[in-house]
Amino acid sequence: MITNFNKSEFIQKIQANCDRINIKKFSKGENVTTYIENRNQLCIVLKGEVDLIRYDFNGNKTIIGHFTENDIFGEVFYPANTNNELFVEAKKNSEILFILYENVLNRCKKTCPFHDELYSGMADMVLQKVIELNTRIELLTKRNTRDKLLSYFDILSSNRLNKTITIPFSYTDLADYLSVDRSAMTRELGHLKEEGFIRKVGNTITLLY
Amino acid sequence: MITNFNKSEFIQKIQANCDRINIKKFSKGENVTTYIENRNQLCIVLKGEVDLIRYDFNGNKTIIGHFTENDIFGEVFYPANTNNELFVEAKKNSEILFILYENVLNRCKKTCPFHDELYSGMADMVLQKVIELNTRIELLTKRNTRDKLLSYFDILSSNRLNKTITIPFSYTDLADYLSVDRSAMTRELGHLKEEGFIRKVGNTITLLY
DNA sequence: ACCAATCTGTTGCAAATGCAACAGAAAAAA
DNA sequence: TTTTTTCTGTTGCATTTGCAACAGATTGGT
Repeated sequence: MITNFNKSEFIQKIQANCDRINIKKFSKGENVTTYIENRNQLCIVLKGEVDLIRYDFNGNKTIIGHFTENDIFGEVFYPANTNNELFVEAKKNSEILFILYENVLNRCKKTCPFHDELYSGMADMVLQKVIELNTRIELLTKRNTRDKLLSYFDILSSNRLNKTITIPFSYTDLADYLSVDRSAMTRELGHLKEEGFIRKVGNTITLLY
Repeated sequence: MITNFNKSEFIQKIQANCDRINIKKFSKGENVTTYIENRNQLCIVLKGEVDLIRYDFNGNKTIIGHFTENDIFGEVFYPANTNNELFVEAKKNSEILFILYENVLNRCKKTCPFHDELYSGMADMVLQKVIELNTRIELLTKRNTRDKLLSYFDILSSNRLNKTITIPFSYTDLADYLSVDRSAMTRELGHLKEEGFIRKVGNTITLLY
């Protein structure tokens, strides 16, 4: 990040200082989308995990985004005219903070002392989101399943500063996230193992290179 | 967009009101990257077209982004640790505006009357960038070449409100943009033509559905 | 503890894609 | 204008991927 912005600290401050927010709880498997009244809402995951999902006309599922604690998402980030319906599904029991984008743009009370901080913190979060999205684009532009897997492992590994990583998905979902066929992906994981690139135990992968 | 934000108007205002900006001209084919002194710079295309390009270790080229008039780009938007080198190349004679992200965050003079507008305009531009990136992600998550082409055409078509579109790329570059093999893409374009989905004359495509 | 649902690994086969190579068209440079 | 370079369309072939189906493992619910 550009600034030494502390996301989780900022999110706590919002909860303490802003009275325009709304917090809702969702059970595992619940569809979050139906509770989003307004496109112009920013949503922040306080606890749990949610996936942003698209089903195309063939019934293919794609995990457009996977959000965990302190991640931000929302329809604000998507073109209004999209012909695909997007769903947000809680993968675990989750707690989501909602705030209208208008409330970030416009000061609620003339005197609200927190507003400047809210505004610039949100700007930082959106910039961080841009970086995430570009990372995802780098992943998706990889030409084949092998390169997607290796890039994905690299990203996780460099985030956690560890050659051994735990995949935060089921393999079924990982395939949907990388936008490849699950069986083909399993096959490719097998090849990577045989060729000595990785060690694989359950959903724990160790990079051997 | 959320607000009725006018991007080109805003960009003109920056040029008229902010003295912290820097404008440079680039000739077709020139590498813009080498002129970017600072990662923390926002770059806006005033005139012309530039591509953001990655070459992987196999020499495969990917067009990560294609930017035209009023588009914003910059290394600020990319993770600092990326092991791929990114290049920005002018595809036409171009004019680029540079502004340090610090100058957006921090008021230059205590009294600068333009600063609030600069800040909120930039926030709008970054939000718009998020939408663009999500659109691109939707494209890249399509499972096969046909769906990528059709989605790409759809996006162009709905942007221009016209069933007939002109591709702003050479076909070679379009393949790099969609992250597919060029010859396979040409083949697929042929099928789409045969099957009556599109009409194709040069780089003009008409959607027939 | 049981049953149901989901996930995982696997395989054969069909289809799609990538790769390499080439010739003519088009565009850029000289 | 001529020459050189890049772009486009095409094809054969090897490889990768997707699809369908299945059995065993794992997980979740009751």
